[in-house]
Amino acid sequence: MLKKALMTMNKQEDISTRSYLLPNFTNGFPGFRESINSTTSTAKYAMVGKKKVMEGGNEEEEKNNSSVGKKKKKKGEKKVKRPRFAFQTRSQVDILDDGYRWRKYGQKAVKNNKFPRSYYRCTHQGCNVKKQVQRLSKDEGIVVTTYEGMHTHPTEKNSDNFEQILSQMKIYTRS
DNA sequence: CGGTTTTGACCAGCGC
DNA sequence: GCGCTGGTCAAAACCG
Repeated sequence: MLKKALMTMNKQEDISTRSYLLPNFTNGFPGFRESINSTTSTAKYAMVGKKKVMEGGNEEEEKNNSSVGKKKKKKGEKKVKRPRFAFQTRSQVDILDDGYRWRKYGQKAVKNNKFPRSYYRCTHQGCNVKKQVQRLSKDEGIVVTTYEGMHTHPTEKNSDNFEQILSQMKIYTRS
């Protein structure tokens, strides 16, 4: 179902203003692994403070703001280079099945497009691959998918067609 | 019942 | 320094 998609990837301006081409993707990927260390990511879930949720008794909102750490997991500066690559597909559905399992963690409306952008994360433990999906307002049939990071685990399903296609389409990365 | 989606708030970067 | 914008969090709702 995804093979009919992703055959229209021209107009690279729409993906990103400063994006440049990567030679080949599946064969290459020289140093892409990059080990997005997951040591600090677990700590963020410990806190509960925050501030919303008043709904009546708001006496204890935001009990401890210390080290909220909700985002910006990086205490060091490890995340400087995160490989990301984007491509456009033409399909009716936003989520194209690439063989991995994704969990949606956000959705945001961006400025120029009237369609919101969706944020997904790979559900595999320790795999910090993210992707974001956005469909263009000018052309409703076009869906821009941006991957970020590399998977550290094999695919669950047999979707080797997808990698075939990936190898011969243009990949754009942005730094 | 457990995992996923929904959805508003929070936050950091950047531009002004 | 302030306000806008994009990215993330997390609690509740949702769904199998």
